[in-house]
Amino acid sequence: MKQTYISEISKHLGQEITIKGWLYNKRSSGKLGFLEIRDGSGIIQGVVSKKDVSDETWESTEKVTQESSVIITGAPREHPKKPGVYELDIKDLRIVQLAHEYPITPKEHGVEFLMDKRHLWLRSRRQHAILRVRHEIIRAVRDFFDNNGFILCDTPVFTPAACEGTTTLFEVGYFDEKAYLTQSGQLYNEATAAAFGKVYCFGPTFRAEKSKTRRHLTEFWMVEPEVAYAKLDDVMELAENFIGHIVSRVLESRREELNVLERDISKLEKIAPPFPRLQYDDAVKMLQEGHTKGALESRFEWGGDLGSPDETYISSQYDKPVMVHRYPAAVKAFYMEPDPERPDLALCVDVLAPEGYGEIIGGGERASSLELLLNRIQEHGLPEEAFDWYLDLRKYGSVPHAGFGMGIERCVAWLCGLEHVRETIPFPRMLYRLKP
RNA sequence: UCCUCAGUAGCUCAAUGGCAGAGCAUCCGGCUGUUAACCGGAGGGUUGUAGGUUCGAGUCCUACCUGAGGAGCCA
Repeated sequence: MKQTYISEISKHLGQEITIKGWLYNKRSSGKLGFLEIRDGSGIIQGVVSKKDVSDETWESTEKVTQESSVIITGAPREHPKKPGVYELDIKDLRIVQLAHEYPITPKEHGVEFLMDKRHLWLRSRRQHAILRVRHEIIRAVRDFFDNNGFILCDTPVFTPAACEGTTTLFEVGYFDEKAYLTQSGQLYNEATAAAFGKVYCFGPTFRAEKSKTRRHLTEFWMVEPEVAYAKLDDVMELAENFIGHIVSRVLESRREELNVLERDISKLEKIAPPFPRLQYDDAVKMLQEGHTKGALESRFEWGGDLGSPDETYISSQYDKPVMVHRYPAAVKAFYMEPDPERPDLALCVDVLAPEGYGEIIGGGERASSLELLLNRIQEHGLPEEAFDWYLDLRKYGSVPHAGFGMGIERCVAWLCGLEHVRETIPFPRMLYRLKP
């Protein structure tokens, strides 16, 4: 019999249908059984009464175990006590495979155990909600760029040399030479932007940093737009419209999932452009005031990069993402364009998400002068020969250009209101975790 | 790399230096509207590893292992 998905159940009320899925949980009351069935599209409670089914079917419903694969025939109808909720009157149940004792019980579990069983944990309601939001965010990301004249130009995962120092890169054997897993598609984006004008790349990114916090993965997904002839202000406007689009799409299409996650939706409803802009100089003042008030332990001095507690403090002053721009050039990457009015500052921007979710976007205007880049490469002790192709971009029609990168997992964690990014990707890769 | 915390049944946890326990899961029995269902019964242990203190260590001490949170670094 043709399979009906639980998400489509309301179109089949009163009809006999077949659901192919798994037993999520089971309760019984003597000769009346309640079987929660999931099929990937949703979960529905099946009701089976001994007097209404064959002995074989009743026996099957009694012995079926949690997460056994099952094919069920029955008729959906409204829940007697809950309007808008559907139930299935079970007429027949066939066990495809009787599951062994399932390790994830309906009681609570610790993180370590659940991470070890990640391949099974993905079957839970909560993980479904998170990964559906992730899916929606990714769709919104693609739609935003695709509908705004950007060309998807993906960049390589294997790269020949370190761009920002080898310590943060995973080294792999590449036949007879060494290669590194990409930590950013940006340098390649600059080449494709010079070819196509407006481009983006979207793929996995690898960082070998020994970071062990709720915001870090060693493998994560990053989307990076790059726009030829764009200035810092253009890219800040792009970033706020981009985030605004993502948030409104999630609110529009994934409200049910946010409710499963008990997300405070009112906080997300405030996220609409324009976002506050805060120059680094003013951020320093804000942090120093925060220290005077006793909200921050140490006094922040001009010249340093913002630490996590600093970012959290700044973002707590706003109910929207805040765009901190024009950091000291010394704490930023070699390819940043200096501010012509203040050459000690870089034309860069970090977008800090609200509620302490930290930096979700980093970007800025790229240096367009060949001489400047050559000097910077020397100052940073980087191998010039590795950048010959990159320097070509400054020899052949160099233009001002800018872009940014957004970490998908941090965005998912923020919109879902999660404690940790590890639940935002199906199989997280972290320091000390490579399995499953 | 550094700081803090934790490790006891398959899972989540309890046990003043003095008989190693409960709930869930599993198995057996009961229950016709359950919702992490409930009620009764049963089985289930090298207390992370190695050493030490003590009449006696899950508990105190030392080292190590594993994990979690944070710092630095970052998206």
